[in-house]
Amino acid sequence: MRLAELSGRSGVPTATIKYYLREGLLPPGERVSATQAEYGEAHLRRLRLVRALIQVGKVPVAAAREVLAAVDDDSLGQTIRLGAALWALPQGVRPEPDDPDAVAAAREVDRLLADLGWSTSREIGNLSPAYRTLVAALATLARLGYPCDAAHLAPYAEQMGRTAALDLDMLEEYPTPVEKVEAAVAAAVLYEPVLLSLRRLAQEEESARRYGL
Amino acid sequence: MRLAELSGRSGVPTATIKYYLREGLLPPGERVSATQAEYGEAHLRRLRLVRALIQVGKVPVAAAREVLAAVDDDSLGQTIRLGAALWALPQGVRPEPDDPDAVAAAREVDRLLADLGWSTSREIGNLSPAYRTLVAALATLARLGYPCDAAHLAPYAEQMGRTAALDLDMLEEYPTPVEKVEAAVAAAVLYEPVLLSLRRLAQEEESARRYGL
DNA sequence: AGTGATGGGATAGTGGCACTCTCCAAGTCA
DNA sequence: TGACTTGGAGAGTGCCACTATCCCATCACT
Repeated sequence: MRLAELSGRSGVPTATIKYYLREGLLPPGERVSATQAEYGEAHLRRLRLVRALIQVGKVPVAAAREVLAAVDDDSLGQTIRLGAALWALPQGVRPEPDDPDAVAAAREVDRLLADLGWSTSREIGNLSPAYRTLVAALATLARLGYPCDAAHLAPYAEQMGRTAALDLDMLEEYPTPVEKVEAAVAAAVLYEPVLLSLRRLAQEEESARRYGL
Repeated sequence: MRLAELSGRSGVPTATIKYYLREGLLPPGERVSATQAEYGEAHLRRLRLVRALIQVGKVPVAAAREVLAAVDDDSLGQTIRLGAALWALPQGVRPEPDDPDAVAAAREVDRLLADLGWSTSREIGNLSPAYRTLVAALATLARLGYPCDAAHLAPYAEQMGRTAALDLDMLEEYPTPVEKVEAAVAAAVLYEPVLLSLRRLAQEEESARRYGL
């Protein structure tokens, strides 16, 4: 498959594919002569993943490159590889370390994790982007006048725990490591809009049920 | 309070506040002379909401203006006002109407809503941004080779239904209409990173529990 | 062999967006 | 009075994801 056909089959303009090649988001095709390269189904698949990351997931190009590097890195163990791919995904805003709201939020998060018995998160949590994003979001909420304590978050966290179990059940259906990691990335990025849409639909439904149209 | 103090108390540069004033995200201060204006606590509060929308929620300025207009519009009924505010929030990518993947995804979503008995969503769903976002996300997943049928989505939807119930319970604590709408906007925008962070933490926890570190 | 089309590489340019800089006239405070 | 501040307005900045252009080796076809 030549670049033009790759473009035709994926719907991505050739100029954009060249850009992705330059940025290292897409591995170069197999050189068949000095000025021509051949692309395969793997390129098409990867290209669609790139598009999903960038357009649906709004992942910046630089972060997408890191994610894909982790996906491709055979030298990593499966867990590390998956973690590396997910940790490279951007996560909202970073908190300022010495912001008092952030300190209070961090304490509340720690208490929440302790209450839930999520020991893993307590050990490695401070390194996880998800932990920091959570702290930053809670600090912002507090600053806006919507304080959230651990007790208030606990039911949400328990529900997300059940969701995570569903996520991992689904991952187990994919046999090979690469497929698992790719599926994990797709799930992390593409299931987020799905979940959030479902939440909004559920809110509309519940609101109509309680208060009528 | 003068502009400089508003800036100092909010941490937002004066130039940026001027920009928000120009863009209509912040109502003008009370003119105290030809070249001076007085700002109150309401301005500070609104400014923080604007920042939260734009920085945490990544809401484009134009969309934020619409959201805030709905929040301020006393002439709307409460339900409509809340809906207007939430519907103005951006929701990922729009699907192309005649994309076969999107058509199939829409059918699957309709079946899901029917299975769940979410009649409201089925009636007004096609208009709701959440509905269209869901269809677009599912179409993208299908194109990537991760098809999701209604049966697969149902448990997620049920969990989001419980989450929505929690959301609305929380909203009921706010007595006045304006507070309710503001809280709803804050919840829609700021709880999303909270939920997603909790999901990632839960995934890490569950993964460690199943497979070890 | 000749010739127009195509493919791939490199570079510079575009457009959108969220600010941010600069200037100015009109006020304020010591 | 004179230095400083304030609010308004327009132009400029920086970032980022593309995209348009150019070049020329190679390919397909005659």
